[in-house]
Amino acid sequence: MEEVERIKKQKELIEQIGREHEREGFQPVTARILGLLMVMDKEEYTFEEIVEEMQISKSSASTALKNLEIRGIVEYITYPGDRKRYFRFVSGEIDGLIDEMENKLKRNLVIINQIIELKKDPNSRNSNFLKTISKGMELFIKNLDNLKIAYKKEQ
Amino acid sequence: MEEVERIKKQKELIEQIGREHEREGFQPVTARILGLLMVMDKEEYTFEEIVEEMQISKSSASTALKNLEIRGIVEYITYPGDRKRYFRFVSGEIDGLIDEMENKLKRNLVIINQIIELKKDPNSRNSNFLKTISKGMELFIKNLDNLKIAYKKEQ
DNA sequence: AATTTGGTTCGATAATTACCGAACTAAAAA
DNA sequence: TTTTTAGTTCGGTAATTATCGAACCAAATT
Repeated sequence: MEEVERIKKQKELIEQIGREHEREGFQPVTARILGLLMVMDKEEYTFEEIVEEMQISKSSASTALKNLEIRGIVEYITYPGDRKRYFRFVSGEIDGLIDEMENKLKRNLVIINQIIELKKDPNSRNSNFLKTISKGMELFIKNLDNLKIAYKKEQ
Repeated sequence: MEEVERIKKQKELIEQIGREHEREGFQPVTARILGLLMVMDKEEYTFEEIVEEMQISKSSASTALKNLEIRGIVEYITYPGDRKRYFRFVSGEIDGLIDEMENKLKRNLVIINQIIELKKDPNSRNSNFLKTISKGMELFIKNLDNLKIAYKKEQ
């Protein structure tokens, strides 16, 4: 693939990642900055470079990056004798991703169990269905730990 | 628990489910209707009852219910000699939930593989990290099928 | 000590989205 | 055949959210 073509496709991917992450509750600019830091060959961008590249205001960049940092998705490093922050995509352990999924599942499980507890008729249609869902989710969550171990072996 | 207290808690849960589902891209009204159909003891609501209960316009109810239906989360049934639609929470197979998760994972996997393919340096920091993520996700997706089988046994 | 660099914070505005009301429709009932 | 019921569709408005610009700050440089 030609260089120009490749870079064009990378930009398209940024947009796609952007849309995907908007659906997870990120704001447009934030989602696209994340895409930038994931797909481009340059993997460390300064604040100014991000502002420049994305054509956004400093304030937007500031809040977006703060959000990404708080969520543990992006981090910055500094180099001695250089006051700039170099932002990059956090490449932590895969465990982190599983934990995230596990937490979300657990949150939902709590809600489902609450619904069940508050039902007047414990054998109503929804009660019964929610009970099987609840059991299923518990089983699932247990298996996530096994998966973590399986990953480690694989590597 | 007293009846009044119980119902109060159910209403709170509707709100909570509402917020949780807004983060999945549902609009507020839609998310709360879903909550209503999940938590209340009355598990079949007519269009009019939903309008009444949620204090919303008929048009909002109409679009919200259509959305929930299209997504396969809510369905309606009719009774002979009664023109009204009775809406209720779909209580399908648990497989559906797993499939949903699987599809989302697969979509993300495609994107990640595209990022990797478009990298100039296949051994850059992000390239390497994304490769391990990609492998991990593949393993995960494979395991989902085993989980489906495990559920069936459990029951 | 004044200026520049590398940002942050906050109020205002632009853009988007959610929701409503009015007009409409198809089927059933009167 | 008219009216009522059970909704749907669509254009406009209200509410929300995203982004911006201006003012600001702390540390480094001149």
